[in-house]
Amino acid sequence: MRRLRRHHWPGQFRGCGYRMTRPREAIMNVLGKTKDHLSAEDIYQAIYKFYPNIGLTTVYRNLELLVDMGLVVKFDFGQGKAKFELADAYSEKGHHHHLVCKKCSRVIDYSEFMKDEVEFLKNTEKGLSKKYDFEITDHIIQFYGFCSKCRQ
Amino acid sequence: MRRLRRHHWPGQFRGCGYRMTRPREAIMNVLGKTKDHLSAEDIYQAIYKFYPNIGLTTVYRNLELLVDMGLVVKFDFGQGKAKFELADAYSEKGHHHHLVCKKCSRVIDYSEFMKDEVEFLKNTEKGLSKKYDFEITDHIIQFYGFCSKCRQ
DNA sequence: ATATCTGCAAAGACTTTGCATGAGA
DNA sequence: TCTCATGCAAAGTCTTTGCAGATAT
Repeated sequence: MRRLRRHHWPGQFRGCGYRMTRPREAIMNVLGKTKDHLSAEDIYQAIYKFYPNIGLTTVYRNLELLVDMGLVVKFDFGQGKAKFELADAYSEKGHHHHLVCKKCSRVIDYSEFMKDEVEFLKNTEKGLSKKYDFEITDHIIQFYGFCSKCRQ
Repeated sequence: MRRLRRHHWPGQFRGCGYRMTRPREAIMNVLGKTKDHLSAEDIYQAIYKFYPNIGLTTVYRNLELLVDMGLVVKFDFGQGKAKFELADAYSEKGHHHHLVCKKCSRVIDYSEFMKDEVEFLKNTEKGLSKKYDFEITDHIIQFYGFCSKCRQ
């Protein structure tokens, strides 16, 4: 397993005219340290432990900003609330997708079997962008089903 | 282009111990007649025109039931509200995926380029279900980007 | 210095729940 | 007839907005 050099994010802010603030740093750090898929509330709770002045509103506002900046990715796993992860380039996880259990809502990350995916995406994106004159920037691939525990 | 014989849904209800009611029929008909991706409110509005007694609650409750029964599929395109479509087997559209414009939120259906997809899915699903002991029942593939109008 | 950012409170949007009435089979 | 289904009203969740005070550069 190769150790990847992940991108450094603090510089991204100044370059865009944004400021580096404690809430922003805290959000990035919380997302960088977890393996889970956190909701805005989860992130708020985690920050609250070491920075009780944090406001949930600030978390929401900055998550939106971070998603726009491409540092963070927003997911919907059908649970009625958005979940967030660091973008591939800033995460230890690297490129991966999700397996979502329809019963217990557990989300499993996987990063295997990417060779077929790369091939599929290359051809499909090329065909689609040409046929529909659509500039594809990213994609979501999610599998749904039942995890081992929920099938017993 | 081959004309597919789509499944017939009215029988599905009685078989499951559910009743065929006017709201349920109306929802299926509205979804069957549109090419768009409708929200619960959209469906409510459409039914309201010919059946003003309809309640939004009833639409929500039945959409949930129809999704559980597999007649309808629920999507999230990042607009803060769920969108619904007839399941492949009950729809004129057949199997397809979505291209979502991040600017205007337009959703384009496509059903081309499925050969690569089938190959990719076959291999990936097999590998994943074995490695993670996970029973895959369905998947979502969505491409995001910018449509022709929004790039001008 | 000053434009950006924050936190609180309030509002907004979508969806779910409780309950008495109504309607399929 | 006898459950199941409906519609209204109210409540619940997640998320966004307004604004005065605080903060980064």
